[in-house]
Amino acid sequence: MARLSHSTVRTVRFYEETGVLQPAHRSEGGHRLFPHAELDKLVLVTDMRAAGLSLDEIKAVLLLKEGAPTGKAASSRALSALRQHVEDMSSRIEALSRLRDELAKAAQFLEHCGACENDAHFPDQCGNCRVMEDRARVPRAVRVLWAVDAPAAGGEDDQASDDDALP
Amino acid sequence: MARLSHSTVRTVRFYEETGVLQPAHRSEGGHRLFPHAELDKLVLVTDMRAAGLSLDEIKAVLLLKEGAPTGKAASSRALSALRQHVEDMSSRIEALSRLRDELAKAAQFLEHCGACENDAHFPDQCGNCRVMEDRARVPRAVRVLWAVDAPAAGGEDDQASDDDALP
DNA sequence: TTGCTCCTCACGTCACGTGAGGTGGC
DNA sequence: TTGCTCCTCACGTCACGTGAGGTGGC
Repeated sequence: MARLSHSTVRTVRFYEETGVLQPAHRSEGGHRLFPHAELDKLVLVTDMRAAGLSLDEIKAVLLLKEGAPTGKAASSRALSALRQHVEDMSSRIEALSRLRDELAKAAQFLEHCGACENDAHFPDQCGNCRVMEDRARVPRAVRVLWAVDAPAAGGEDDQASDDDALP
Repeated sequence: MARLSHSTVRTVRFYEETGVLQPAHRSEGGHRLFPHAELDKLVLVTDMRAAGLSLDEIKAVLLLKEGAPTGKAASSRALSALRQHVEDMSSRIEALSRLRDELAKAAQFLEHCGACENDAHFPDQCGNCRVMEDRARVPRAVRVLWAVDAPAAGGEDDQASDDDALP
């Protein structure tokens, strides 16, 4: 079960304890034996966990058919719940894509630094480099990773401009 | 800080404790005050957490510039690390998209059940419905959620066909 | 008989959440 | 002065991971 679902033995046991998987039958020696259908379920659960759903949400999905009086009622409940999850996942995909693109742009931007010979500026004065000149074109990730907005510590009136502000 | 980053006060404090954010200056009354640059960092960290990176991975990203002897060296290290993350995130996006599509197909498939009048089959015999006849066309999620492969419990030789198999 | 895998406690970990009881600052 | 927000412990939670010590099954 564990291998076939790309999860771990501990996870399988945990899912059985918490009721995600049906309590397995046991062999003479105490080994758990699961029906084939439970493997399909386990793989689906593993995928949903990887997608960021909590076990409670997943349990709710697995119980969508339960408790409804008719097939009609069950399917309509399941349908709207599934569509809600599809929407949520689409937002997550969008957010992930935005971050990925930002990191890709950051990497691309840092190519400018591949030819850097400006070792006087390097550790602390990168913010004063001509590469970082046009602040609006520096990706956020580069501003953060390269500490471009860190106090420059080079002027004369430095003391006064050290503006903490956010509680 | 918390509001502007869509995180919580507890999270901000936790990130300061664990060194993700610089130890803040304190006001007279003990309130934390952060430089503006830390907000950019916090937002980036929040986004990366939401993307599934661990705090250790995130700390590593934040320290990519550190410890390198020259700007050249730092940028090349940062570049390859960032590109690795971009690749990882692309795989995660693909996996998420696959699951989303599967759930969307499952919802679409369950529309067939919106007109179900077969209340004799409903709770336990959906697997015998003509809708589920062509087993290969039933999406995995529907097989699992509708318990289509569950023991039919209707034949005569049921006892023997209850084949547990997976340890 | 040797190896690998499974078993059951039971404590650890990661990233915060959640009160309890008290203070700051507009 | 009233409200809202911040503070520090300190314990709780979620989804498992990780030994310790022992057994099953090919």
